Order: sequence, then structure tokens, then C-alpha cells
Amino acid sequence: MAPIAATIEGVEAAARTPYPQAAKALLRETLFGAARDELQRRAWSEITMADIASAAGVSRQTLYKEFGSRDEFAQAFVIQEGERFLDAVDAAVRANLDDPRAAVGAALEVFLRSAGEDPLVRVLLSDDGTGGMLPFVTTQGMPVVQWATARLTATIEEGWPQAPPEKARLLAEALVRLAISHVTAPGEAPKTTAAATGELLGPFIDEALGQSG
Amino acid sequence: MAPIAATIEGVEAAARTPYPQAAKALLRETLFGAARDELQRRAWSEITMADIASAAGVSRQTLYKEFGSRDEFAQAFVIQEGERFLDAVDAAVRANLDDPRAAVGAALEVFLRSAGEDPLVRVLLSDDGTGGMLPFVTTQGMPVVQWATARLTATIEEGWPQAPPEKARLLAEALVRLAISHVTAPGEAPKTTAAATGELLGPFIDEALGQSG
DNA sequence: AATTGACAAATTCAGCTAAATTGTCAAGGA
DNA sequence: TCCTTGACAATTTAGCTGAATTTGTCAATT
Repeated sequence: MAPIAATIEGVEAAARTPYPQAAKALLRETLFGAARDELQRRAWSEITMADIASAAGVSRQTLYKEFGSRDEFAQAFVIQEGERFLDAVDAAVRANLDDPRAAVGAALEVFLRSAGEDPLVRVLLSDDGTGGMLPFVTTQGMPVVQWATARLTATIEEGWPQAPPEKARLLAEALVRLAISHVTAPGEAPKTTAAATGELLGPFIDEALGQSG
Repeated sequence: MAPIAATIEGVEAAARTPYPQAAKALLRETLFGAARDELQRRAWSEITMADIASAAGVSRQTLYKEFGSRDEFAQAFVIQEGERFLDAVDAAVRANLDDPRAAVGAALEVFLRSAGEDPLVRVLLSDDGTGGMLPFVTTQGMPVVQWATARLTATIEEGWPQAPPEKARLLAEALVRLAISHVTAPGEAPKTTAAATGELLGPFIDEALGQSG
């Protein structure tokens, strides 16, 4: 998320995002935003591609050009929504760099709380019928799992560079899968779940990430 | 599963299951078996309660008396199918009482392999549409999670009596949720996943269950 | 205790037509 | 060059009606 301005030219030559990429990003964000708005009112199965395009002030073909199909858009949308939560998770991790166990607990708690309260997540999960988005987090959830795992792995490696990459990935994927499980089928309160998971993964974390910086 | 014949009377007075309970168990097993047969051919949404009853050689009302509703039966059926896998898991655990880490790995592997190959599980997971059984392992999966957690907790406590009950439960629930996640959204091969999970939970297991018997 | 037959309420099905949606064109405009 | 417009076939859905089925619950019977 945070663009790294790697330059030797100084402020004059700050890394500027090339226009084509910026335009593409803007387009995607606008389309996702439109979809988010529509989803406040109706279920995914009742929203057409034309609805999204027109709500975004864009033609239907532009939508199809950016995302090949309805399902591709839905997939990308779910991941884009995940960004919001992963940003919060990142922040929670960064605030606890001195205590890896606490970092994991805080990250999971912030995720479960924000996701559990999010109205969009709620409709997404209650949307059991055909045509909903639920499969993208369950039976067809691998893309989301892999994306979230990659992002979380990067966060962990950034926070604890001394951690073996493979262990970071292992921890990340387990956290992602447990997080999804606890969002789709909540048991205890987020705080309780996070604390318990922290206790469970604590020994591994101590070993893999170490207490030292 | 294994009935404990706790008696001071000797072989003559072996613990016999009282008739009413045996009859009830037989009835349930027969109904579940009928449902399993039917599910080989059609999807759950296409099977009626009358189909199951008649396939079991029983009246529809007997079915309704034993299970209050269609959904209750489906719920119970999913759990009953789970018994098959949990039996295998139990065996894997019992075969590795001397090495808790290996036990967890073996248990998860045997579960993922048998569940992944099971034709019934396959149709259950591919049954995305309305009226399927999938929600009972995902969005409405808490009963299954709780049941499986309770059974696995008992297995762990039986195998390692010195383990703190709360830690046994913690481990069990995490394993259940990870197992469900990996069955619904498989990543690597069962063996790989099991080994990785064993590595992840190894430190906690060492701490909680100890290496000593 | 299980079966049978019956029942209202709710759901599904069959059959059809009209309408809408998806995904992909080529042509035109900023 | 990128977006828009308008059009297109193929597929899905909407809407409709009545018939049929299914669910869940009775009371009476064996």
C-alpha cells in the first residue's frame, strides 16, 4: 500500500505513478465503490453489470474490459474489500513489533471485530443462495486465501526480517484460514478468539520470530 | 465409540445397551444409511423425506419423530458422516501416543485424504446452490465445529491425560477449523498440509502435551 | 411405538412467453 | 489511444397460471 519512493534525485523526482496505471487504479476503485454502494441495498444476485457501470459513470464495456466477467469482478471485489481489513491488520502488527504474540492477537482481534461488524461482510455471509459471493470465501476461496496469505506474509517478513520465510508463510496461511473460519462461523467473542489463538500460536511464534528485534 | 464394560459381575453381566437406546440407534443408522444411498444418485435438494423414509423401510412420521425437521436431519447427517472420519482420526492419534506432533500430523493427513476422496464429501462441497448441505460446514457450521471439537478434545485428553483440558480444547478446535478449511478449499496435498500444520502446532503441542507419556 | 391416512400451508414444477442479462462485436468520438 | 455507443446471439431470468409435490402436524389404528 505505502509506495516506496526509491530515488536518488531528491524531492524533485519523487516517484510519480505513471498515468496509465493511475488511471487504471482509479477506474477499478470507482467500479468497486459503485459495487459497494449497490450492495448496501440489494443482494449481489440482483445487481447487474450495467448497474455497476452506470453507477460508476462508465460504460458497460469498460467494465468488461477491466474485468473479463461477472465472476472475475466479484472475485476481485472480495479481495479489494479484504484490503480494507488487511490494512487494519497491518497497522495492528506494526503497533506491536516488539511483541510478536501480542501482534498476532491484536491483528486477529481487529480483523474479527471490523469484519464482524461490517455490513457488507454481513450480507456477503448471509447470502447463501445461488449467485451470491459466499463461495469466493469458502469452496472457491483459494484465490482469496492465497492473496491474503501473500500479503500477511509480507507484513510479517517486514516486521520481523529475521524470521525464516517459510515459517512466516506457514503462520500467515494458518492465520488467514482461522480468521476466515471464525468470521464465517463465529464462536466466542473476537477478543476471546484472538487471545486463544495467540496462546495457541505463541510457542511457534516465539520460536520462529523470536523475542529479539 | 468404544463402550466401556465397567462391571464387577464378570462376563455374565457385560454392559448391555438397553433395548430402547439400541433401537433408537439402529433406527438412526438405518435412516442415515438410506440418506447416504440416495445421495449417491441425486443432490440433497432433490431428495425428499419420503424418499429417505421409504428407503429405510420406515414411515415418514417415524423419521419426523426422530428428527424434528428436514434441516435437523441434514445437520445430524453431516455430523454422523463426520463420525466416520473422526474414527479414523482417533485411530491415527492412538497409533502415535508416543509422539504428539506425529499424532497431529497423521490425524490431519488421514482426515484430509479420506475426506478429500470421499464421494459424499465431494458432492456435499460441490453443492453450492440453494438447498444443499454446504452451509452446515460453513456459515451454519458451529454445531459441527462444536461437536468435532468436543470429540477431538476427548481423544486428546484420553491419549495425554496430563494435558491441561483448556489447552486440549484449544488445540482441538483449531485443528477442526483448519481441517474444514483445507477440505473446503484445498491448497497443497494432504501430506504437505498435514506436515506443515504439524510444524506450526508442534511447539504448542510440545508445551501442552509434553514429550513424556 | 410405529403405521396409516388425512390435512393445511408452503414450496416446487411445468409450461409458456416476454424481458433482461451476459459477453462480444464493429464503428464512431473525445 | 481509450472510452463510448449501439447492436448482436445466446443464455438466464421474470412473470404467470394452475397442478403437483412436499413439509410438518394431526388423530385414529394396529
